[in-house]
Amino acid sequence: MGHHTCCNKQKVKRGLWSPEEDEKLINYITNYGHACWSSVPKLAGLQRCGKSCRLRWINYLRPDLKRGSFSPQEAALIIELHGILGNRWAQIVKHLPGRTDNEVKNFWNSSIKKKLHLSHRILPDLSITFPNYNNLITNPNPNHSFDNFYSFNPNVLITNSFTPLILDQMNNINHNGDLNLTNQVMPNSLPNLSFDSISNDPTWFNFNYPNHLQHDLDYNPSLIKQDNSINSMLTSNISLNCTNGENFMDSTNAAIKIHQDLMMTPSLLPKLSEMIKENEDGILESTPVVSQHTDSMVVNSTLPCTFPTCYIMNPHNNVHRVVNEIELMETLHMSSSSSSSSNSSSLSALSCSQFMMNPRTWDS
DNA sequence: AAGGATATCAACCGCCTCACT
DNA sequence: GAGTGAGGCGGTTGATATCCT
Repeated sequence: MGHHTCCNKQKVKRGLWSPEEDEKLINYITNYGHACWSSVPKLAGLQRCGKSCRLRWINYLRPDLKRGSFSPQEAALIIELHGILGNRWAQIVKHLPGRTDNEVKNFWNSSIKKKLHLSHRILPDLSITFPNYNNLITNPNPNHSFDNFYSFNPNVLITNSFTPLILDQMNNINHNGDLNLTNQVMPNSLPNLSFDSISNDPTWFNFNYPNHLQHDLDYNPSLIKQDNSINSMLTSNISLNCTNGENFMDSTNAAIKIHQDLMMTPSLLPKLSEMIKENEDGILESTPVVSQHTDSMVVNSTLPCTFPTCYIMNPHNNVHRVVNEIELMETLHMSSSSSSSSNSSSLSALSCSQFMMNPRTWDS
């Protein structure tokens, strides 16, 4: 045990910084910068070691720090980046402007880690395999079915932030051409979408959050709105109402039912293109979706007005990226016309949360 | 209300890398 | 090439705040 060399030469103060010390450090750095941290304490009139000054400035006094608690979007990003980078906080924090590595590390250790641990106990196996992924991409075969492509864990939902990850993981393709993904790259903080087996109605799905998120969201639709993964599916208002006037919210399992119309299944793409229109400001807007199952409840929602990056699979099973709304609209129109000329499910937009792996959700 | 448990987070420690001599 | 010091990083600690019984 020993102190850093710079601290041995002088009598240095330890522990929490006083407001006076902060002021001295701010004044000095503002006026003179910090070319050499070891000389800062002496020049600034502080009885601290250079390392302590540096740490205080970087983690607390820097003017460009964001402060405040992490947003759900930031949390999701941290989880995702941690899945790729591990505990390399300095690398992770480069993607989080205004945050410090110490802050992210603390947040991870005090909050996310425990929650993910809990979630792992609930969802122990999120490892998935895309069968013949490589063959499908490199040797497109019209006979390949969507079912073949997505015949894995039906409770896994590809999210907007996750989809690029899959494409980045191409080197995980094994000698059989299968793409293997493990828990490491699975953002298991995100909700699972599953077929509603209770009502046996294929047009409804349960939106199940891992327990730790159920706790955070407190079953509150306005909070849910802030969640990045749902934001990408429903950027605007979510209101869930029963016809009897009560909010439809299953408090026991926090399952929120969201209508299938919000999923981009092949047969729904033409419908989507009809629903999305440009307003006078040139912004894409959608008309409210009203459930056809009005016997029990009405779901009013708004489809995304600004689309995240989409991944489009064409009739030859090639996947390509749609980077802007114009391309997406063109694609939707293509889909609309091809769908009217043939009744096959020729095109699917793999857009984030909209994409559902359960083969049962795909129209035959 | 009290006190124990748990969560949070600022700060420190030790190690590593790199530049300089 | 070896020694040294500074900066940077990740792990850990400990004081304080908050929660829970």
